Amino acid sequence: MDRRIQKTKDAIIDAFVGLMAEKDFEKITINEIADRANINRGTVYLHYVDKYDLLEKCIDAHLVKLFKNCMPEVNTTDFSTKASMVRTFEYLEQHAFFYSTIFKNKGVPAFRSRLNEMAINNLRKQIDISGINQNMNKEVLVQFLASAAVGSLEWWITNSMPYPAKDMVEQIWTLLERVQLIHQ
Amino acid sequence: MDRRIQKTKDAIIDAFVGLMAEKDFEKITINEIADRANINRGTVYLHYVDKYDLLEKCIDAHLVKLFKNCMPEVNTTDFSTKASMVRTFEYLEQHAFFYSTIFKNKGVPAFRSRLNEMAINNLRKQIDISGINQNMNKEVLVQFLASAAVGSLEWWITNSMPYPAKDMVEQIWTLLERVQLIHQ
DNA sequence: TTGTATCTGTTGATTTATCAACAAAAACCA
DNA sequence: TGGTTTTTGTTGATAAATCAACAGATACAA
Repeated sequence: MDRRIQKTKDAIIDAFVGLMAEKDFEKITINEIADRANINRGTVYLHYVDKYDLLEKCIDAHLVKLFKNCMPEVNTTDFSTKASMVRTFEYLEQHAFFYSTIFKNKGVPAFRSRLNEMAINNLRKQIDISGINQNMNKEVLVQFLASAAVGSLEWWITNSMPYPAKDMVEQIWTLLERVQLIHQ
Repeated sequence: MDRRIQKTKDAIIDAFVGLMAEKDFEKITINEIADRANINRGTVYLHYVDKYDLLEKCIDAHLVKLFKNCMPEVNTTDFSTKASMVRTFEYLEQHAFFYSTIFKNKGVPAFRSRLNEMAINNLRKQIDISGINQNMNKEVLVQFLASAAVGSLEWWITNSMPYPAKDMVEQIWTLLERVQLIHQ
């Protein structure tokens, strides 16, 4: 991709997220975004239909990166799964500004459901290949895990990450063991 | 000016100064500059003939800004002149990275003489309008002051600005008073 | 309500940056 | 030394960003 495109998109996303940290999504205008990104207003329309499209693509791009990090390695063992969980939480720590901004911003209720949706899709694949808990209802298992994970994440992020990533993983891992959803 | 030009030049200058902090000017290549600036190598040649031209224009741009800050207000009084001196040193503090980099970099001996040259030109104008020391040989006065100022600056900058801007101005001001070059 | 200002989305002409390819020069190193 | 790699400076075709101008929509205050 032409590097100008990436630079422009980066500038737009940065400006957009920065504005979301300061005011409600609905109050943000394309003018403000272009001003802060230091690009021509028309350039925004070369990449996004409107601010709703921008929000959607912004969320998508971040979630894709998140789940790329979240993915355990191939030939997964329990240890590597736990390690990938730590990586995920540490990734969230590194991108705390974005995630806490978008979680806290009124006017973006869509984010939680989008995250939940992606978690569900990912869990379906994971459970298919992991081969454990074959005796349980798959859909119940997926919904249970996704809700637990997303809920915990939301609490951790909106409360300014009160515990380090590793501590969070230890807690959640213990819970997963108790519920016998992973090998003990 | 088209904002793309300014962005590109900023990226080039930033990359260039950053590299000068790490290695001698002569060891720096256009390839490196373009890589770090994240622009196409050919784009450098749209703005600069070669790295020597880049160095020259880089120095020029910074010195023009410096002396714009250094200039005392119109309708100058002794107090405002002192205030402008403080402003100048504080400006240097804010741009410490550039000035210490370019002063310390082997391969850029030109900087000191360029600074001296600009100081001389500025002092000539200043002394014409200030109306003091009319009894002294103007050229001697100019050379004396320029050498003292540039020498003090170079020492202060290459020694990592050991004193705050205000203290430096106090010291230099006292010396200027002793030499009776300003109103007492 | 009416008038004013701001924001929006789009257009077309223009400028700038990109990329790939090239030959020549310089640097390197075995 | 001779051969290889890197750097340099230039080119032309193409893509992206800019700017100014426009009309319509919203917001907002008198």
